[in-house]
Amino acid sequence: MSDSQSSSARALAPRRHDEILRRLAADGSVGITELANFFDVSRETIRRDMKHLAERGQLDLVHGGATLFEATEPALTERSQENAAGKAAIGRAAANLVEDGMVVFLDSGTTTLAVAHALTGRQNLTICTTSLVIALHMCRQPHVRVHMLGGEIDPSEEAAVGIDALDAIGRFRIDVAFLGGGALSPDGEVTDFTRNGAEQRSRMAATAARAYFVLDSSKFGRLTPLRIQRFELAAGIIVDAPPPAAMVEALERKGPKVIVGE
Amino acid sequence: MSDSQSSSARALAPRRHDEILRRLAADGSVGITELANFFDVSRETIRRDMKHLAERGQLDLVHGGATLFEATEPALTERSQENAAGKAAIGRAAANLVEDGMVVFLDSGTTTLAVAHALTGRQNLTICTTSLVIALHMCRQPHVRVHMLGGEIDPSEEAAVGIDALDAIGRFRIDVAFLGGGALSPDGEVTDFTRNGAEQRSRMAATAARAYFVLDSSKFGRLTPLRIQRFELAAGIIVDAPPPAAMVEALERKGPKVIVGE
DNA sequence: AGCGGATGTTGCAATATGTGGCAGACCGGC
DNA sequence: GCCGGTCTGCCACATATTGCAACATCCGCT
Repeated sequence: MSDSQSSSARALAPRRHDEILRRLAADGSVGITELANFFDVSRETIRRDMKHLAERGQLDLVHGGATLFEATEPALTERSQENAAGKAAIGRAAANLVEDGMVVFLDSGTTTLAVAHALTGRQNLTICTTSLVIALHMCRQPHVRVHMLGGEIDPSEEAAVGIDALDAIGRFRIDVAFLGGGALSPDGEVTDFTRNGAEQRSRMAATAARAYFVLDSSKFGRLTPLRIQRFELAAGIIVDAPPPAAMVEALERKGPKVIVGE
Repeated sequence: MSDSQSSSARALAPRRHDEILRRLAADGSVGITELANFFDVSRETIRRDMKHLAERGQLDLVHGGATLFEATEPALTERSQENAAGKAAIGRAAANLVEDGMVVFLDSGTTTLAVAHALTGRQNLTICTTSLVIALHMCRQPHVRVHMLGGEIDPSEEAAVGIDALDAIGRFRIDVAFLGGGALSPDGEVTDFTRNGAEQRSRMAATAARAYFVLDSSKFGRLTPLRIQRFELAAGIIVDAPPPAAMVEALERKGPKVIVGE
C-alpha cells in the first residue's frame, strides 16, 4: 500500500504540505479525500495539514478541499464573478497559446485575470502587467518573473495607466499579449471606455509579436466611445461563445481570427 | 583506525552523514525510523546525526525526520502578524507626520503597510509606492492618488525592485517618505538585507524632503549585511519601543531623531 | 422541502516521536 | 592497566501526531 515512497515509510508532514501546494499550483484546487488516499492517511490529517497552511495564508479552505488563496477584494471580485464560467473558458483557451519560457503581457481587467489564473503552475514565464492584482497573483507562483509596469493607478481598474505605463510598454519584447476591451461593436471593432485604455491597448496590439483581445460574451454588440486604433493588428480575439455571424465576418475581414474557448 | 569489530560492520558516523544527505538530495526528505533500520542503529543515534547536520545548516529538522530547507518562507500575511501592535503604533506615529495634500512615499514591507493602514481615511494624499499590496490598499481609498513604481517584482517582498524602480524614484517630488529597513545596528546605523533594497532606500532618504525609517523593535541590534548609504539624511526613525540608550545616542549624533509611537 | 451521502468538528485514545539522563563500549594516550 | 573523552543504546517521561467514533453541517438530488 505504499505510494511513491519507500515501503513502511510514511510521508513526513512537510512532504505532504509540499505536495498539497504543488497540486494546488498545478490544478488550482485539491480535494481532501483524494489526498488522503494518495498519502494513505485519514482525512482528518489532511484537514489538519490544510488548516496549518491556511493559517499561513498559503491556501483557501473550501468545502471538500482547498483552493488557491484569492488576494482579490470587493470591487473587482464582484465583477469577476459575472460570467465566471465564460471567463474561465477564455482563460484556458488563452493559456493554450502560451508556451513555457514566453514573455506574456497581461492587461488589466477581470477577463485577463482569468487568463492569469489559467496560467497558474506554468514554468519559466515572464509576465508583464499593469494590473496590481495580476502582479500579486503571478508573483506568488514559483518560476515566474513578474514585471509591473508603473504609473498612476486607476482605482476602478486597480491598474497602472498614464504616461509612465505607456512609456514602459515600449521597453519590453513581448511574445504574446492578452488585452481587455470594452466592447465588440456591431461592425466588428474592439472599442474601449477611456482614452488612456484605448491608447495603451493600441500600442500593445502593435508592439507584441502576437496580441489577442479577450472578450466575454457580455461585451458583444455593446457600444463604447473609443476605437482602439490598429486593433486589427491583433492575431485574434478570444471569446467564450460565438459572436453573431455578421460580427465575426466583419472582424475577420479586418484580420483578427475569432477563437472560441470552452 | 577502522578496526572491523563484528561481522556486521557498523557504519561510522561520517558514512551515515553522507547517506543522510544523499537521500535528502534524492527525495527531499528522510525519516528517522527508516534510517535507523537501514543502518541498524537506534533512532537516538540518527537523531544526533541529524542534529549535527542541522547545526551545520545542511538540513531542516522536522517531526519524524528531516527535510531540505523549507521552500515556503513565512508568507507576508504571516510576517505582518508579528508584533502587529507595535507596527500599528508606528503606523499611527507616522500618520501624524502626514498632512492632507502631501506626496507620500511608502516603501515595501509589513511595517510600512501598517503606515498605509493608519493613513486610511486621509484626504487628498498622493501616494507613491513600490509595494503591490500598499498600492492596492491605497487605491481603494477615496481622494487618494496612487503612483505605483514599476519594475521587476521581488516575490518575497511583493514589491518592485531593480533598475526601473530606482529610475522612477527620481521623477517624484516627495514631501515625506517612510522607509523600511532590515535592522538598526548596535552602532546606530540602519542596515538592509539586499543590495537593491539598500540602494533604493538610500536614494529615497536623499531625495525626499523628509524621510523616516520605520523599524519595529524586533530589528534593534540585529545585524544585516548592507549599510544604507546616506541614511543619516533621514529626519528620523520611528519605532514602537525605545532602543537601548547607546543606540539612540549613536544614531542621534549622526542626525536622525528617534520617535517612539504608542 | 426533504433525504441520503459526503464533509466538517470535536474529544479521546493509541501510537510515534523528541528529550534528557545514564551506563557501557570503544578509542587513544599515558 | 588506567583514565578521560566520545559514541552509542536503553530507559523513562514529555510532547506531537494520527486515527477513530460520534455528532453537526453542508451539498446535490428528487
